[in-house]
Amino acid sequence: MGMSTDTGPGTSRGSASGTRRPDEPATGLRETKKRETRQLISDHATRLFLQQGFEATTLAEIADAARVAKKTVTNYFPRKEDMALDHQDEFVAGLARTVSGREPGESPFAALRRAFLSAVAAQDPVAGFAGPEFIRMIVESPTLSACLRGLHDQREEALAAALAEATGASAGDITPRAAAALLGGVHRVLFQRIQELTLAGRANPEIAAVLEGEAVRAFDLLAPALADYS
Amino acid sequence: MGMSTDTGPGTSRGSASGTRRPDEPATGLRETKKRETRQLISDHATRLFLQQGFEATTLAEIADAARVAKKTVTNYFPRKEDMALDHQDEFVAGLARTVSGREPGESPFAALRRAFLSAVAAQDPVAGFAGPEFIRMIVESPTLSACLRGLHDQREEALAAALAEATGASAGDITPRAAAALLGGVHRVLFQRIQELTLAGRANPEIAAVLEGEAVRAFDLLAPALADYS
DNA sequence: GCTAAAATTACCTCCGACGTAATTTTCCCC
DNA sequence: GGGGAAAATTACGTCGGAGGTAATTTTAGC
Repeated sequence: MGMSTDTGPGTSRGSASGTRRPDEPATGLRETKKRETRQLISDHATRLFLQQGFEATTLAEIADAARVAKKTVTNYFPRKEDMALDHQDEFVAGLARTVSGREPGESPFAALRRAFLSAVAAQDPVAGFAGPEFIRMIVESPTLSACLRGLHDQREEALAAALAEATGASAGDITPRAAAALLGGVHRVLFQRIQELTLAGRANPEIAAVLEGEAVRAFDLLAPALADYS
Repeated sequence: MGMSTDTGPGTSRGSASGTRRPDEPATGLRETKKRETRQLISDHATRLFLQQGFEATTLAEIADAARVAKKTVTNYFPRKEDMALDHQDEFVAGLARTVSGREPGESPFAALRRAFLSAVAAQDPVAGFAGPEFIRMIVESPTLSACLRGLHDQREEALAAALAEATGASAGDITPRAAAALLGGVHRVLFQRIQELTLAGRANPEIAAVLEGEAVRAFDLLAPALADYS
């Protein structure tokens, strides 16, 4: 998950001749090497984390493995956690984007249910699918577990904003936030369930089969409350 | 919130003659001084946290203020956060206890709604009522915010266990966990709402009045899903 | 090429977390 | 009420992550 926000040390270009729009692909040599360095560090970090655990791996080890200075590591990744959890932005924005981009006439509830079921069918990492070692790395590290909780929280917050916009709720209305907590909560419980089954040694197709049924039950539980919410 | 679990360094008694049951009030001089030292540290820590912020306060400052060694501080409070968030156990166990101890014939949903409304009426700190400085201390500290998220998570987990026991759900059933996420989510959103209004400068009675209405709306939203769940 | 900006680097401090051994305080039993 | 055991407190040390600074190297644009 995540991290599309941070592109590394110093994203701005020279101020004298601003010929480049900030959202261009950035095809210069400097940007290329920046991406390479970032990927190099991330790869070595991930490998070490999976091999010997997140907490047991030090920044110095990562820097040595990637053959860069320790400071370069912390320049690209201000926090150690950012090297382990990738695609954070995608994860956080996912539910909100599902609501914002839903078919006309479709309720947020229906859109989110459909999105989760197809994510399960596709064994999408954003839904919780990952290798057992990766999940073990997270659950065995208090730091990473706390970070993941924070991501679930941000995701719910973004969903609340999308729901408020979709339903035209007034500023102080608590309903979008409550609805986001309910919908986000179901997604989170199912996410955790996928991780739990992965840790239990089940293979992804089997997990997808189990989750399909459990997801239907969980969303059915919530349906009487939110099916008509829009 | 919390911290009833950790009574300080070394709770066990002499092994030669175990004449005392471990759950006795512990009225000896040693236990008294232990409680006093613990309270002394906690008081100075809380004062410093509120004065200059959580992150800006160091363990050395706290130790100096309490006139004890730095190691004594970390003996009583393994993590810095534990000095700031009190009554953790009470907070975590609250919802589960409400379900376990509900009136016969009352649904978990009704019991939890009733409990929250009376907590609001009583301006209970466990529901989110606290001084603005205390709440500011939390929201301005990433460490404390993450810790509070973790407490909400533990609370939901305990609630899921209580719901599974109350409804006699089978071991692998996802329903209690989903229901706990929904009920815990509503409680959490309302908790955050109380904090938000407190930060906005509203007085507690005014907050209680606002929350009463919002809580009814939030629980009403959830009612069609869970009113009959038991 | 030359110049300015950005990236990388080698040090640095600070603080929380943790461990260990020595010292003092308290307790229990004789 | 004194002696020995246990526990609490203490001083001291290490380690790792976070963060800052100035110097050096690399790249981009003229």
